[in-house]
Amino acid sequence: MDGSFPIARSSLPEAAAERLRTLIIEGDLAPGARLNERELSERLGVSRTPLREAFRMLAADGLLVQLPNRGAQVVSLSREDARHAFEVMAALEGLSGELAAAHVTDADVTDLRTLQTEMEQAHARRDLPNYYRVNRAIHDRINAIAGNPVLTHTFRTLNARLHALRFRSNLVQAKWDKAVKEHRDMVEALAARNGEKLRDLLVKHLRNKQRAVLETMGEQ
Amino acid sequence: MDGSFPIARSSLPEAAAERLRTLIIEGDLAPGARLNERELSERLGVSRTPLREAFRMLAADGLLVQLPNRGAQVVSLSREDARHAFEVMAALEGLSGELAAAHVTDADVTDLRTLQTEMEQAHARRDLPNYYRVNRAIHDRINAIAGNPVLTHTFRTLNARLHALRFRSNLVQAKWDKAVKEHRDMVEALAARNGEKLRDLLVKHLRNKQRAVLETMGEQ
DNA sequence: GTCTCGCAGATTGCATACAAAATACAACGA
DNA sequence: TCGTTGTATTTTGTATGCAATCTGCGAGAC
Repeated sequence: MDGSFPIARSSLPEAAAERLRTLIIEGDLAPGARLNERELSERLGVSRTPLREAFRMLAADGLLVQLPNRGAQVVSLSREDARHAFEVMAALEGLSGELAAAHVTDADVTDLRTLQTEMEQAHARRDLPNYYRVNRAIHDRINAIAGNPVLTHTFRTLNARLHALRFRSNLVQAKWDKAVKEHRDMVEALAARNGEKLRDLLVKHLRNKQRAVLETMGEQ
Repeated sequence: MDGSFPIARSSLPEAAAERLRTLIIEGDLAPGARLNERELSERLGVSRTPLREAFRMLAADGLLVQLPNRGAQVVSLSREDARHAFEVMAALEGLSGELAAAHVTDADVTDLRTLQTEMEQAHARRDLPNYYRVNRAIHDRINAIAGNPVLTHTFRTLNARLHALRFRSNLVQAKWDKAVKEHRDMVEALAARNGEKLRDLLVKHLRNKQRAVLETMGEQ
């Protein structure tokens, strides 16, 4: 125990940013949409000052772009932008795999196997929401095992930016089956402490995701 | 020509952030220092509102930390933090090398060879300032050739954070000689379009830098 | 002597008012 | 009719004032 009880009283700008982040990712604020400060501040129930600080935070995350004297607008990612983000994320996933294999404990493996079972059950039931939930839990867990907060933060930020694309990956059955299989391989590579293997699996996994996303983006 | 003349009027918050960034990296604002809003706003000649927006930007870059009701303070990186940042940067440098090798043109190679010559001359003259300048130019150039703005931005941000450490790499002659040699190898790997080789060289190069920086950081 | 509590001063947080800039629109002229 | 220019309106940008919170210090209790 460390004896500290940090009450996470988030400030108003942080709360506003969190709310806006959700609105953007859920698509309530569409890509390219201009954000009117007065209107938004009324809708969120905060004044313009904290709202503007929230804008700065989201702009740093790449969810908004701010033009001088012309306010903020929701970022509108081109196909190229998405590709660039995926390229970087693939490199980060690879690192994550190597580090995770180096740091993983037996307890971690046990937990991951449990999650893997849950995932396969969700897959068998064709329970998409739970599949996504567990899927994310597994990836988060691997990232946590890697034990590099800078890596985790960077990855999360890029991921959030891509989610702003609001792609609904058209989960064809074949792809789904394949993804589940890939996850099983990951957990086993981790159990075997095979960093190289895990790296490759994660990079390949992400590349599949990239392909799926870019497909839904169409041409542009 | 595109006929546009975009006057890059940066806003007051941006200008303030830029100024603060310099003050932090140059060490005028020491790690851990608390930033008094009123005092700083007077020194910078702006009011507290744009200053606070600048704080948000720098906090997003990891140069400041903001505590609710307790203002901002210059980040104070632990040895661990630095190690984490370097780990991520190494992965990004590796990616940068692979991409650069895939995209490099003959003109790029010519330019890089020129820079390499400049660097070796600065090295021969023991002209440290110019050595650093050209060194940086070479790395920037490779990064630019990689052609991934997300990568460039992410790398730059992490790099700035490390610069806040204000390490003065104790450039021993042997290490300096080695670094120059490594650069020559990089340019040649790039000329040969050997992505794998360039990746390894860049990762190793960065690892050397990491070692040097962590040495100057002492124990903690 | 040390610890705790409470108060005064200082500092941050937020809202609002005013200034500056951009946008929309109408009137004018080619 | 189309383009341009001037003006009204909207919107963003910045400064400032007040409220909330924190910090430092001294008085009192043990």
